Parts: sequence; structure tokens; C-alpha cells
Amino acid sequence: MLIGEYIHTIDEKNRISMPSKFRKELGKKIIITPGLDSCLFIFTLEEWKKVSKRLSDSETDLSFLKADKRSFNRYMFGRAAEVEIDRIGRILIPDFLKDRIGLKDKAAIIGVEDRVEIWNDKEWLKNQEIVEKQAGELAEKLGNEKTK
Amino acid sequence: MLIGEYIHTIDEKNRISMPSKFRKELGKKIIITPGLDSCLFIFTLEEWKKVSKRLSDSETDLSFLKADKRSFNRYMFGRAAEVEIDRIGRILIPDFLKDRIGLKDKAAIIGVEDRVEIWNDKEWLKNQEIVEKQAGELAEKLGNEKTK
DNA sequence: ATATCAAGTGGGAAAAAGTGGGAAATCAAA
DNA sequence: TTTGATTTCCCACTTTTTCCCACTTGATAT
Repeated sequence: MLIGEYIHTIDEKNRISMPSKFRKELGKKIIITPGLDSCLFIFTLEEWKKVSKRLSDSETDLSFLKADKRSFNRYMFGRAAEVEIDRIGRILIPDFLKDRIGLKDKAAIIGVEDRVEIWNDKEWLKNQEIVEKQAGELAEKLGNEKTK
Repeated sequence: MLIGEYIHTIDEKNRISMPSKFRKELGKKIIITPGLDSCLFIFTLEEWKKVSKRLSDSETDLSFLKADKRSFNRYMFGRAAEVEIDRIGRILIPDFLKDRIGLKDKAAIIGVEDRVEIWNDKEWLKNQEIVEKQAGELAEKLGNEKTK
């Protein structure tokens, strides 16, 4: 399971090292895509298969209109990249994804169960401060949804 | 069952020893996460499995499509860490969790039935004073006799 | 009182992780 | 084909983490 928060450097060559604790689970190749909430998503190849299958499966009801779904899929598929993890655990972030979330020289790398997220470090802090305040309510809200 | 209150030191390397009475029950590895009040939760791996299962959305496997869920999962998974208990019973507290509740050089370690909580020692005292005052009323409400 | 043991604390040395940068290889344009 | 730029591969430095050992304290037993 991918968990935890790491702040790593992006060097002049657009390289960033994956936390060593993630490497085994991530494998040799990963899929990096634009994510939701101004971050990037990284999936293992296996996880990506599952995700892409669910997204393209016409029977799955994601409460989308078809046109919305097409748009969304363009977003997720069209800008996804397969990236190799090098011998010492670094990946190369494609420029178009880097620019998309305004990555500069520091990034927050977050394990979220079965995916990894990449955030602009400052955005991550801001976001967490907000969530921190809401955590109690969120917990209750999610707890309630379970029962209905 | 994990019970009792201990005040232990956090050294310059962010290490803190688990009370020896907790060690057997905690096992070799634990999960440490932000708690819901201003404390940290420590779960055994078994407990954590239960908790994380409850958080996962079994219906779609695409929990990242819901904003609330993304937020909460980032909070629970993104700021969790699997930590090993060393040969002499100490754990390492990740910086991002230490900072979150303003831990300095002393922490209160509290056994709460099936989890352990870590508090800033002063916060813990404050909290205790408040609870102390309410204890009588609470006991009546619950129809229970409680000893502190 | 003294010895003994367990629990908690502190710190040095080795190992691992993260970072930076040069050289070789690849590609593109002239 | 040559030149220049970009990418890939590899090595080396620095920092952090891990591992191990030893000291201190307080409780217990002789």
C-alpha cells in the first residue's frame, strides 16, 4: 500500500526521485497522468489497467453524460505518459504535465493507497491546511454515506 | 488491550520509545496516522487493515472520482506511515506528523483500547483537565461509574 | 545497602537515500 | 557529414536513516 508524504527536489533535467519506500510496489514502469485537484496521478501498470477499463467501460455508471465522459477520458488518456523508473529510482516528468500544475524545484509526493500523487509543494501544504480543518466533518460525512 | 498513559522523550532523531507494556500487542510494525483531534493514531497492522478497508470504496474502485473522498483519502493515506518498532522498542515519528501536532521533546502516549494515541504532552494535560471537569456529568449521562 | 534487572535515553558509525553533474549516445537541423 | 542540442547513462558527493552499543534511572531482590 502506498502511503506517506515526501518532499523531493526536481532537478534541472526534470528528474525527481520516487521515495524508496514506493519503488518496489511501483515496479519499473509507471503511468503518469494529469490528476484531479491540481496534482498528477501516478499508477502502476496493473492499477492503470483497472482504472482505464473502468473509465472506458460503457456499462459503468459514473453519473456522467456521454459527452462529459468523452471529455473526461480525453483528459485522462490523452495526456497520460508511460514513464520508466531509472536505476536509482528517479522518473522524468514530461514538460506538459510539469507545467500543468506549476511544478518548480520542489514537489510533494503523496502515497494515496493505490496511486501516487505529485503536488507543487506549496499547493500541497495549502490544501492540507484546509482539509485538516474539515477532517472531522469529512469523517462523519463519509461515515454516514456508508449506511445509506 | 492497550491502556494507560506514559510521558516519553522524543530525541533529536525523532525517536520515541513505546511503553514496554504495549510492545507485545503492537507487534513489529505499526501504522501511524494523523488522528481526528490534535493527536496521532497508532494502529496495529490488523487494525489498519480494517480501517483502510472501510475507507475504500468497494462499489466502483474509482473512489478518486468523488471530491470528498479524494480529500479524506489524501488525509488518511497521504499522511500515514508504516513504521517499524526497533530492537529496543522505539519508533521514528515522521517529520510531517510531528509538526502537525507540534511535538517537541516530550509526548504523551495513551493506550485507547485498540489503538495508541500520541499527544503533545501539554495538550494532553489541558485536554485531561477539561475532561476531568466533565467526567462527573459524563458518567451520569452514560449511567456508568468511571475512574478518571 | 548493594547487586541486579528492565526500561528508557543518547550518540557514534555504517548503510541507504537523495541530489548534482559530466560524458556518451541519440536526434535534428544545416 | 558536421554541428549543436537534448536525452540517457553512469558516477560521485552529501545528507539522512538505520543499526548497534552503552549509559542512566528506578524498581526489586538478596
